[in-house]
Amino acid sequence: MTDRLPHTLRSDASDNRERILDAARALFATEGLKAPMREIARHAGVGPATLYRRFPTKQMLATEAFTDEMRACRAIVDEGRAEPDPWRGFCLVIEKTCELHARSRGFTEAFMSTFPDAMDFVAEREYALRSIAELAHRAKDTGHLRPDFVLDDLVLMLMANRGIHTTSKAARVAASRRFAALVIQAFQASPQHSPLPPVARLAPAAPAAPAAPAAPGKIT
Amino acid sequence: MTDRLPHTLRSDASDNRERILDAARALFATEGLKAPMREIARHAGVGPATLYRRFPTKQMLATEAFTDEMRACRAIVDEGRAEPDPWRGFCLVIEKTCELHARSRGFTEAFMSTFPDAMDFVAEREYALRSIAELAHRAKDTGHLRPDFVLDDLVLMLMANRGIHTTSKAARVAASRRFAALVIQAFQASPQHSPLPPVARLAPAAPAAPAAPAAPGKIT
DNA sequence: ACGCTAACGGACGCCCCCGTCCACTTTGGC
DNA sequence: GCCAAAGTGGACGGGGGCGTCCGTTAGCGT
Repeated sequence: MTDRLPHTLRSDASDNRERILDAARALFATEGLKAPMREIARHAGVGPATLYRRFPTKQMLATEAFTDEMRACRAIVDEGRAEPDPWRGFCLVIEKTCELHARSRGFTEAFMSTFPDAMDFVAEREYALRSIAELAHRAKDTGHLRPDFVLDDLVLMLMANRGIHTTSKAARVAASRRFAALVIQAFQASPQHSPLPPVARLAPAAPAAPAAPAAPGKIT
Repeated sequence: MTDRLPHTLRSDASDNRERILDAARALFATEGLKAPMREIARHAGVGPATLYRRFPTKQMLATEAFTDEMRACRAIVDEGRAEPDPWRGFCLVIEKTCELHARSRGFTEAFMSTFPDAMDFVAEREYALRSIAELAHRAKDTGHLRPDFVLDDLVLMLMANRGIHTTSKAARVAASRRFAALVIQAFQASPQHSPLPPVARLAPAAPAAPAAPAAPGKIT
């Protein structure tokens, strides 16, 4: 007797499913969550209907696509909490989180945005925030984290980090790294300067070079 | 003899022009530069054709609409340079600039975005950046600004500041204020803590309160 | 080898935004 | 008051994304 409930996907189906997820990850990372469903389907080499049957809504697709990042996020905070020195753990969390978010524009949007319906991210984010709150409390006790630090400061930092856009992903990661270092400088109670990561070349050059002629730069 | 060149607008025309600019300022501030032209026209109580004849492209509209902000921006850096204490001037520039950008989402986009064609913002931004570079140089000489500060750090800060979104404009300004204070903490060479501005209520509350039921929170 | 059925993708209708054209209305000099 | 020209707004065609339907293909159990 065959399984009446097709909980197991057909071979081509699961194959397509994987390619869809790969395409979604790639496009979400570069274009953000606003990447058109059609584009994802095209990039995966499937028709729109296939995409929509597998993932009826963009939320579901994003949830599945960002499972890895979600796991990495949880791993980061757990690792930070496990660190013997709370302040060191706190810094690690900030650095790694910034880098993680810098690597995928879409993940940041999904992580920050509050989806009341069915998105698992909310619970995950709350867990992360609560964990960091506890870590921050311990870090304050050691006197390394400034006493007036508030958990919202970390949310502020995440929101700020998402504003960092550059041309290439590498540049964005580098910029985020330096940003994280600056933020840590701002958060520590007894301020002793540690060297900052190198600056990445940002989009608008400082001197009056009239920018690259490549980008048409439409305003839309 | 009447003026053959209608360099002077008819009364109703200039009236509409003002209303269009007001509407554009309001919508650009809340919705950002992506606000539909139709919406601006509707909000101004005119037809689309009127809007398009007065401002053939969104760039021209934005340029005109943000003249005040642009002037304010220049005033801020000039004021900062005039300050006797360079570090104090530097801090003033950061604080005021963050607040200015927090007040209008659209202005930030226009200011940061690099429009090769016809946008006056580029020159204005370059002037501001060069001025701040000089100010930063002096602030370094006094020993208040950390020596490894780079002008790109300021661009980084501006990009980060634009990532701060909240529900209300007041909350955004407050959040930006605190952010600016943190950034200044990170930038100063001999770190002595000054009290931070109060935290504003950010969008996602720290405890597990399941958010306001108001926003449907669509992902698109 | 066969056939049942899950799975596929092209095609459709919908809506929103864009930029332009044109017939009607208003202004302001005489 | 008159009337030419400046000004106006509704309407139009184009383009793109969205979510769904349906005739066809191909996996897989027998």
